[in-house]
Amino acid sequence: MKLATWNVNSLAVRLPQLLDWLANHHPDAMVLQETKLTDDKFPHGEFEAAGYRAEWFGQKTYNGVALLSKTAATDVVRNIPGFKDDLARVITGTVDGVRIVGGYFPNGQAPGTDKFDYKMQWLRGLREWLADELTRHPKLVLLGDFNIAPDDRDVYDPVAWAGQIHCTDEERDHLRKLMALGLVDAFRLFEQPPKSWSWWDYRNLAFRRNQGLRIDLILVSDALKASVQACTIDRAPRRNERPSDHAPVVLTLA
DNA sequence: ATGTCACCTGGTAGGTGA
Repeated sequence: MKLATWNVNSLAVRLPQLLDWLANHHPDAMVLQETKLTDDKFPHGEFEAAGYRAEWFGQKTYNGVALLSKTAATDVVRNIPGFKDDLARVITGTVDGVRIVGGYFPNGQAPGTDKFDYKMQWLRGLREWLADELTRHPKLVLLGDFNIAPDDRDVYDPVAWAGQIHCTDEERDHLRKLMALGLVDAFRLFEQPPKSWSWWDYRNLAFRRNQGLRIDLILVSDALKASVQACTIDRAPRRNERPSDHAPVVLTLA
């Protein structure tokens, strides 16, 4: 089983690239972030023509998530039960016996801002719900744009980024607590090339200089850990003519 | 480098978020 996540930064703009990627990589399921589409504009017909069922949850201008799968997802949930949120950030469904939680975690802007406080509240809400969800669905994958770089080796310039958004102790502490529920960073189950990033700022020629962060993560539950065969970042779409600022991340399960 | 992109409102640019 192959799973993938991609922050497409506008599905309206990236749909042709996404359809191309699906045709080349044929994941069994894929989650998307930053679709930036209201639900009436979601291009489900294009996905159906490509062999994918879709569940989607969007809003105007910002955020928006989706779950694509070859077989229909069941028990679909939108956002975090028990956490009131006006923004469309999470979509969850069961595909082929695996509980798939696709998330677009808040960016958080900067420590000390209201957006940072919201990020902390959101992370707490996610953790409280996931603790229950894992008891109901031991085979669970949490994947998406976490907007947190787990470790200094996930940051191109850890000195410059120390204490900055995506790299604060508070964010990393929340990530550790999430993982303490029984989730492991699939990418780090394998030896990886140094300087492996999943996001490069559009500014500053960051991709050309390979100045990025690894903030798009795939966490797998303990019950699935032994079946993880590979986890890779596909940089190729970042070289497209009009790329997303994020690259897809792919998980292969036995 | 302060180097971009996407989307909105409301125009023929400016603001916001990332």
